[in-house]
Amino acid sequence: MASQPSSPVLDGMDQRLPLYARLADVLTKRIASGEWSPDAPLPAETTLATDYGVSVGTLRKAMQQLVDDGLLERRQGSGTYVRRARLDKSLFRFFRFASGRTQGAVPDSRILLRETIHAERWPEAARGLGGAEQLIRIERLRLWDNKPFLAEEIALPLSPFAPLMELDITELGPLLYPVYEKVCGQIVASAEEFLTINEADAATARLLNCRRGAPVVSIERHAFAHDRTPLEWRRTRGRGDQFSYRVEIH
Amino acid sequence: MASQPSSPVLDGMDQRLPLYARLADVLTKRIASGEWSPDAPLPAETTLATDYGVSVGTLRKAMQQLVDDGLLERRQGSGTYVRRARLDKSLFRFFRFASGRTQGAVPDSRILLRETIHAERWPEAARGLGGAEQLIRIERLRLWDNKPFLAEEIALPLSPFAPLMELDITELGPLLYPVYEKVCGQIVASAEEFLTINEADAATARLLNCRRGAPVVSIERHAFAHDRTPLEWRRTRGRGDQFSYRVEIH
DNA sequence: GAGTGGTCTAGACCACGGT
DNA sequence: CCGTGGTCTAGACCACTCA
Repeated sequence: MASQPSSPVLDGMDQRLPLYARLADVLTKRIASGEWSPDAPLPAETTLATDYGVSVGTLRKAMQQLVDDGLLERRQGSGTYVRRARLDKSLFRFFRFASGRTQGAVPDSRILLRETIHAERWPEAARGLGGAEQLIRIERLRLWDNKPFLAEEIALPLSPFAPLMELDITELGPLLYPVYEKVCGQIVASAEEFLTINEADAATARLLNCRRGAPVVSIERHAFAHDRTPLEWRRTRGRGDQFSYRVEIH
Repeated sequence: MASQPSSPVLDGMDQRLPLYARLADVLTKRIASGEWSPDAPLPAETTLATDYGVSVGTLRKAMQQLVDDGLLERRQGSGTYVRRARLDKSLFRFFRFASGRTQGAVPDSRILLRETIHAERWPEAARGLGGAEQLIRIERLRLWDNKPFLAEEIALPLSPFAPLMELDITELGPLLYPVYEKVCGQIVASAEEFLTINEADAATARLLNCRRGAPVVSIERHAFAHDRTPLEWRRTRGRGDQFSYRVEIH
């Protein structure tokens, strides 16, 4: 029937888009659906190419786009894998630490608070989470060499994250995203961060061990699942004198 | 004689690198040499491909890499062009402005100082410029709605930039890089920026119209020619309460 | 309409990873 | 050793720009 060899899925899409772009969209949706685990390879290039009735070259172009978008990882000789995000390390981009070695180390974490709260009582976070009614609120302090250097407030929608409230508090280590995945089945795939600069209020000054009015960097992060559902809202505050960021421009 | 169809230039390079990577290196050097102006297209794909004895596909892969690196721009139907950097706009990534419309507008600029100075008297800048002996020092204030919002110190090596000292000061408009190109023949191709946060000292507070000790962002920029020769050192200071930056993470 | 880059195909061969 | 992704080729056709 079809005059083209490509699959009905691709023919049904906007024909003005190139084949590889339509293919990339389809694959993005399949990845977002969780069909493939990060621990097992996707079907081989040649398999997928014949499945969709396109040449290997076209399939490769679609996949390369997903690699550039950070969705996939290709390992020669092994296969193509869904990429696990590494967002817990991202704060290292913004801060430097007095004691030399930053190598792979993760700051300690001390949980100060864990409670459920009505959205109305925390509208700022609720807005970022797309109107959940019940939130989990976590406050924690991150330490380096036993000195506090980052203060965090974290908001999660209660509905998929309720199991976190049952957990022993010691099980909430410094890296939360693997816990979200294991305990709640929620995978953080991407995030946006907004940086601003404020002056420390009394509470922040006490937490970060600086004077009131000292410069403080505030990083507001909105984290999303593969399908762009908001999963977590987070505000991290750090001392301005420990802030350092480098950009390359072309 | 040669057993391969590819050109001697490529065969003479490290054979462990893929052809397209060697080709990309060669093209990078030709671009850096200034052989092609941003105003005229490079030779066509097919021409370059036969010149180097590679297939069009391989040439395209090399060129795509240079596009990703920000060195080239491709325009369908027209040609491939050396890209002109747009670094003068980069400050807009970091600051927001009270008055709405940021569209394409450029802040005004008021030159406060222009002098030549010995490197020893400004070691910080001299270090960034790779040991020039004589520097040009420019201080200027950038204004938005007639209100000062950024204070800049700019250092240039005297040797290629001497013509700037002869220029009428009104010819140093808000955008310096086009002036560098026209008057001194120097093209800024890339830059690194380092952000830190300080508290305003008396002089900065006066310039930026804020109180002493208020948070101030300092952006130190090192700008380079295509061949990575340091061309300009620049420090821009702005009020912390006008700072705003957004990052996406994958 | 001539010339440019963009898409798509088909197939050969190579380099690497695991068994 | 087999299967994976990586490189490279050759050529057809399309979409766009510009004189």
